[in-house]
Amino acid sequence: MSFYIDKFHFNTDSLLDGLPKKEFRELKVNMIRREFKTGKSIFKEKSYPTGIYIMRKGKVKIFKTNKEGGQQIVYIYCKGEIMGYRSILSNEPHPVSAVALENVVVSFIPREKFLSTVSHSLDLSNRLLRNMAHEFTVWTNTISVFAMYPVRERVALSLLVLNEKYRRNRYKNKLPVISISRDDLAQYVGTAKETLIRMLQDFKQRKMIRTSGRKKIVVLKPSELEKITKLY
Amino acid sequence: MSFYIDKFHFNTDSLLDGLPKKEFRELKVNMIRREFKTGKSIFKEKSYPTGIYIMRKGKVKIFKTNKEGGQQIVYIYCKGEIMGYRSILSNEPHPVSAVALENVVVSFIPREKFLSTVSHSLDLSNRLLRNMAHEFTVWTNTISVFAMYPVRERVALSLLVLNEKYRRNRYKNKLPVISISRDDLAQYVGTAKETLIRMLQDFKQRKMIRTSGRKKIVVLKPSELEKITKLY
DNA sequence: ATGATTCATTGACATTTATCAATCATGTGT
DNA sequence: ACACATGATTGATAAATGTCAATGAATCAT
Repeated sequence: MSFYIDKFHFNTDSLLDGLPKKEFRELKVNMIRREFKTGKSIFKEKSYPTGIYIMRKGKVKIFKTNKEGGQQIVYIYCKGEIMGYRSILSNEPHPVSAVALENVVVSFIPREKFLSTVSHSLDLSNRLLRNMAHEFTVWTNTISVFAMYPVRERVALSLLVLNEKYRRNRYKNKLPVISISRDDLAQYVGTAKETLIRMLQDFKQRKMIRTSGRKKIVVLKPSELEKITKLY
Repeated sequence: MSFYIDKFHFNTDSLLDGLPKKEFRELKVNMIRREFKTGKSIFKEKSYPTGIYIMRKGKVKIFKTNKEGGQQIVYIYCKGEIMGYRSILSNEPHPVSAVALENVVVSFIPREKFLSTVSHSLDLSNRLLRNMAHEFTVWTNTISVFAMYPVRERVALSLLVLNEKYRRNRYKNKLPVISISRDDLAQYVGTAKETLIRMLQDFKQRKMIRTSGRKKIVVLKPSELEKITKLY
């Protein structure tokens, strides 16, 4: 049985695609293509949102920074997903920061255009509702994993989630290649880099994963990792 | 400066109150008063939602259960808040369970009635959107706290949050009394009961809190607890 | 009021995870 | 190909947290 990534992934792909022509055109007209090079900031915690971002290419990490300067990655956005619309709806500053993990291309829709379409489109409004409601499931799962599971299980789970997220990038018939630095992965798992590396070494010796270079990880035996998570 | 509970509390009080008369009446007609005694289950993880619950009296814990039977409390609902509507909107089973922490009174609105009102009321739809968008802020904060902060800080923070949640119950001029078992509090903080108790003992000796009987905790010096959380 | 039961507390100890320092490997620019 | 800079890895150790077992205190049913 395959890993049920839905519990840890938003999957907003079709949010705008099935929209009635009128609203779709209304939003599309206001879209601007924007690019962000690897490592560039897209928006910062506590700043006020200026618009929404529809992911076209690349990956974006969403994280919070604490007093000591440490970062906790709470989500990684992929192609098709929509970022940054919640703070616009609740009229609050961004609770998190966003940085490009790879070269990123997005479609940007300015705040006011988005808001005005939402405010008069029951269809869009209901789609967003359904979408956010599903995201709730993702957040509760994430919280319970962080609060209850030991590092080893969190690493296994994170690799499985990332394996699905990076699946789209793969070449025909090839296994997905997770491309992420040890620092970022540690912050995603919520542990120290050294501890993360020890877990990866262990998985490597058990032939569950293979690593190469500085930031490539290939999952060889997802089913073994699933056993570790005890979540299958 | 007072503790900013908004970051850890939904506050859905006015969600239905300001609604246009028509929709309000439509929902009100379908409300049923229901009661749950302390410890009774309101809904269970993986079951399909039958309706929404508007909290009128008491407290409800929302939690996930893991393989080993352990529970992680992810939220505590208070008077005025609305439970259980997200899973209805996303048409998914409940990702969490709900159990009454005290004797609880709710107004229950059956699934279909709620859905039909949402589907044709742009006003209600937009209110729910704003509401869920704010909740997102709460979830990211919760995740980063669980992932990055040590037990001592999580206990201090949890006491501050609960202090606000229990504020409404207090008698005139009296300090709020947090009424919760050690087991529940430990599950809310995400730690072992014994570890929690040691932290409480420490806070007691420092005169930050007072305890009495099995499940009463009074916060004496919130500002000292705030210092511990380093979040003020 | 009394005994039974459940829950809270304490202590000793084991385990997990973080931290610090040193070394190694990879990728970069020349 | 070479040296530099950055990130990855390893080892030793400390700190945080969990577990188990024993004891004490509050609540409940009679």
